[in-house]
Amino acid sequence: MDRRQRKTRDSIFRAFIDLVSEKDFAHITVGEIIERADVGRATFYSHFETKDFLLKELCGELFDHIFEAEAQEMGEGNIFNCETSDSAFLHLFRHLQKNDNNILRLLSCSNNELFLNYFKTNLKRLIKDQMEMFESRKAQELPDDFWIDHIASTFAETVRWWVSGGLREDPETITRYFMLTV
Amino acid sequence: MDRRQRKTRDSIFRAFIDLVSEKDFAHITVGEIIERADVGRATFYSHFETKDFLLKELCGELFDHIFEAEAQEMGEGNIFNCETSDSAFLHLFRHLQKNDNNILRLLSCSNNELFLNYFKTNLKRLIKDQMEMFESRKAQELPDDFWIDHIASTFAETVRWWVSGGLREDPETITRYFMLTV
DNA sequence: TTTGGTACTGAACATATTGTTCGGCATTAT
DNA sequence: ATAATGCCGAACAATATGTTCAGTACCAAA
Repeated sequence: MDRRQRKTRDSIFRAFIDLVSEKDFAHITVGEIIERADVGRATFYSHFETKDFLLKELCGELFDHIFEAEAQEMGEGNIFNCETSDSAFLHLFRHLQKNDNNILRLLSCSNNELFLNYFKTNLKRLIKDQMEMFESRKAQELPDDFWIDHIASTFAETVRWWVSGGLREDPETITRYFMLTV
Repeated sequence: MDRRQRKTRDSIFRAFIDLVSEKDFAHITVGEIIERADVGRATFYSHFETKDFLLKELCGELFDHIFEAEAQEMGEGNIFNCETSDSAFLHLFRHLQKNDNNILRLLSCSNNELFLNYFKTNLKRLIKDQMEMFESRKAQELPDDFWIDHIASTFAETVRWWVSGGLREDPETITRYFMLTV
């Protein structure tokens, strides 16, 4: 990809992350984004159809990155493929704590539902592939899709709680909290 | 309150509920609302400062109504004050199923996070007042605020799952699902 | 290094949306 | 009956959106 394209795209993303951690997504204007990113109006629209698409693509890049990094750390196969059943979640919490790409700023801002929703979507896909990991007495009495949704929701909400409290707990503790709930 | 005021306010609410179940909140314009409500532009702005305030006030009225009705049905005191620990939730599910004020249209539309968030806020307040009802082995190992947040989130997410699936389960079943998770 | 293609600029543009103002009219409460 | 209040509707400035285009800077590949 042309270096110019990469640079504008990045500076738009950066400006957007800046803004979204300051104010509500709905009240951010394209004008503010391009001013802070220091790119022309036409340039913005040549990269992103609308503000909504910008959000969508940012989420895509961020979560792809997290889940891919996760897969690499865990070796080949899927991210849940490891000795103890909770370590995949522990790794995710650790990865979040490292705050790659300022993802914590997005997850702790007033628009966190936006991002946690994307997060949840990714999680559900992974959990569905690994259902046998979450079998339990409770799970057998509940419909599969309810159970999957519940696990993903609980993880996302745990993340929300964690970051909104300023990440006071270490990844091990928050993993324990999470595992106690499911 | 002046009957005229009541009528305009109601027709604005009705139009808004209509629209929000058709399209994204962010893409609804004041122009569309007043056209469908059949009121003047100035009238809208004399009632609601902005579109956001309209949403806020609608949520306030709806959830006040639900939780007040709940309190009345359950007799004096709080809504959890009854023989079996799950009956408060059962009542809430039943109340939702009755679909007063088209609340289901709001909870099942693409903007459901918006409304479920208000719902969750109300729930947390109630749960906090009734913590002794949710004591358990798990609860003792977890921080109070984490546990409260978890219960409220799980309830809200259960509602989301239920309505997005078309309310196929009856209130008793969905209550059982919910109680199994917490 | 030249060359051809691609991306960015900056400004102008039409269109859409927001939020306000006002005089005139209809409805209300008393 | 009357005084007050709410609504209408049209016009308004201010802001935001999304597009267009000619000119300029940059890049990759020969």
